[in-house]
Amino acid sequence: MNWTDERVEKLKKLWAEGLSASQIAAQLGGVSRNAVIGKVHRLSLPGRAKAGGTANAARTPKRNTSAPRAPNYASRVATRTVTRQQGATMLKEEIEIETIEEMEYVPRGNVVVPISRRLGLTELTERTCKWPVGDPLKDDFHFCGCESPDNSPYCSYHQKLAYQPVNERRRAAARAS
DNA sequence: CCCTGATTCGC
DNA sequence: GCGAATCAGG
Repeated sequence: MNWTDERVEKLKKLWAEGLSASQIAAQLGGVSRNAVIGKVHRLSLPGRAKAGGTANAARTPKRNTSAPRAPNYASRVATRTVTRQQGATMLKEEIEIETIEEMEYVPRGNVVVPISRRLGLTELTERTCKWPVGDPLKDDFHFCGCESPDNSPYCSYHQKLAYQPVNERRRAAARAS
């Protein structure tokens, strides 16, 4: 791939937005993160203040996704800030654990539904769940992105859905073969 | 181990 | 000029 004017501009733009080199490389396509970094240097673009994970432009406004939880008898009110990092995407979620009385329901099969990380196609890695979410034709389409064990393409939750008919309610499935 | 950017140096 | 290899760090 050449560094066409378009690609260089995109590079500048994304770099200015604070995206990591690997993410920029992913979006540009056809180049490695090293290539991006090298190019950044050659362009004499302002580098990041300090190397390392100190380069994040707050990608998460305030999306509080309430995922169904297993019955919890602890009726305390606690606020826990969970931060986890994958790629350059820093997930900072403030999870409020309140008295769960109305949430007596449990997902079918007693399975914890993962919180979608809303990853784009380019952000997927070898160990992120590649379960598609939404309409691929719409722009809000994304992937689960949760952590998937080993080399599995899906996380533990979607792994189970992969081969199970939605109609398992009446156990009409799991009969063939 | 995952990731980050920085630098070097053969091409 | 390019970018893989390498380094240094979180």
